[in-house]
Amino acid sequence: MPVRNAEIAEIFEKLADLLAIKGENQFRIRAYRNAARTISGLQSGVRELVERGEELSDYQGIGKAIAEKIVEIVETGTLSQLEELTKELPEGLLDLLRIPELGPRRVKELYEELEITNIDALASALEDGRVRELEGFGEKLEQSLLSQVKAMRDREEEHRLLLPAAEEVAEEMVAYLKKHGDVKRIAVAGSYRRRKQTVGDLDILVVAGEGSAGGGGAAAGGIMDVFTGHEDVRRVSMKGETRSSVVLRSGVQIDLRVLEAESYGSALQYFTGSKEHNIAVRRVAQEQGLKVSEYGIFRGDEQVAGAEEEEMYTTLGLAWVPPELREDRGEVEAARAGALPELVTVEDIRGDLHSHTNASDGSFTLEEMAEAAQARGYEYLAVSDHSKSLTVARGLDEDRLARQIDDIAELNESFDGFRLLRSIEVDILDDGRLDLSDEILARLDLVICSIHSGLNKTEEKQTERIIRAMDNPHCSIIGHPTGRLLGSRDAYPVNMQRLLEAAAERGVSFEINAQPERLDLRDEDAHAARELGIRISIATDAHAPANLAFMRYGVDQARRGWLRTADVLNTRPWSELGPLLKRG
DNA sequence: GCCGTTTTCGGCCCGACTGTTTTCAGTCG
Repeated sequence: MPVRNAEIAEIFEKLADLLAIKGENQFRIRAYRNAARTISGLQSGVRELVERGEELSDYQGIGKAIAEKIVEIVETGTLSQLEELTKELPEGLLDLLRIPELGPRRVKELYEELEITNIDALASALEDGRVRELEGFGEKLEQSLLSQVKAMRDREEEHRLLLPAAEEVAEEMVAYLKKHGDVKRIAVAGSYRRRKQTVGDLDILVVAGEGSAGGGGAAAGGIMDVFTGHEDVRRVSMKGETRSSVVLRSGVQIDLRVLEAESYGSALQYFTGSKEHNIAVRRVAQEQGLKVSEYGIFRGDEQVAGAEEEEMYTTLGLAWVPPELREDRGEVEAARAGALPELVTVEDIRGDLHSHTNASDGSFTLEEMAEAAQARGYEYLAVSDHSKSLTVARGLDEDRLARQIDDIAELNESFDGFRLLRSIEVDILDDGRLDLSDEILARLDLVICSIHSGLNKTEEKQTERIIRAMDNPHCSIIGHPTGRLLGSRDAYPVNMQRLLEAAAERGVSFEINAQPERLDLRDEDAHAARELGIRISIATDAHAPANLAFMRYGVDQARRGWLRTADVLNTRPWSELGPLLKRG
């Protein structure tokens, strides 16, 4: 049973959460959280490190005790300490912790006084008015929690996967099917292939080997048996000759379709979707007296295309449409007119314009981040730590930033063909002013302005606040412009059109934050920004070297937003980029 | 539980905000 870094980190996070509810020493709890962060930021697999006999306690935040626990996890797959703890405290309490405004103390109180161990029990206790009777709880909190619980349930109904999680499941299943079945062609279609920000379920398409061609007999049955026999399958909800559907232990649904070779392209086109895109494509076919289905393009009974996806488009007089564009947002018309955009690619990216170091809430030094950026072949990396009002992240004040500027200048002397950019992710204060003085901001290569507090404002106020920030001539880029956290927090309300117009007038750029749970700007907004001529920074907001790899998720979203190479700031060499970032 | 030119105990990030209080506890970032 493979143990991934993320899983080990999750065990320590769980441990920390449960100990917090128990009321354990907060510094011990923090030690577990620090270790979790170190582990998830590591470049190489902890399992391999253990197998190679490396000293885990050499890593920051991992000492003798935690190193031993890690070895235990790698060897047994679990941590006995956590097993013991979950006997004392129900795991459902961890779900309660995810609710905003419920921390360890309140969860403990709810559990001990009202025996509440899950969200359903909390909901009924709130409705019965039992919660407000508790010490420290009141009517306001009751009302607030009621709406939080409702919002949480709304989100749960979707239970969609973030792209990295979807990728992990998809790649593993594809590798497994290839290894154990007779697979000639295989692809993952659906919203996964369109690189949508979240994925509901996975659609895998397979052309099985020789035996299945024509009859669809033994080999097709064979691959289906292989599929439904995967060790992670919890439930087989459907099993037939050409289609099966399973639910994994993780709750992810996967559909497998077995195809004839002559229908592979048409099935790939059909199951990649979106539904709306397919309707638009079929309309084009209809005009030409052709019929499009998952089995091919037909003139009467004669199949005229279907084996390859590209011919599905060219036969209809359309250019092949990149999957990211298939949302019926004008791509079919553009494909017909030969006017599809030449989309930005990961290879076009020359640097990263948003990263953190251990000066604020990152985990690594300037040198380490610079080294990682160079290893990716970048020409530059912007060092944009938090500013002073974000105290939790040890945000930089003017003096500390000035020292960092000096450190960067000194480091830059030592690089060849690479530079660290002097930057900051400065907080937009409540009234729209920036958190640092104009004097220090003027010394930077670029300034990212972001909101981290005061999320509960009206749309009007929030919009004004951000426009006010853009009024500052030092503001180069608005960071994660909507503040959404996929699956856990909605975007704060803003009038995006007004923001974009204000940005266009002022020459301010917007960020596509490539963190998989952010992907913010959203794809549609990125498209709207492009229409107004606003340049976009695709940036990872990396807090560790490994996070620099998030870039491709940002590029995926940029492509969904129709962005071309020239629409993206960081496809430019520094000589061209520098002047675009300085407005003042 | 980790860490240490303050070497083996003592410190570890903390201010703003909110609601529930009547001086403060809990949560958030």
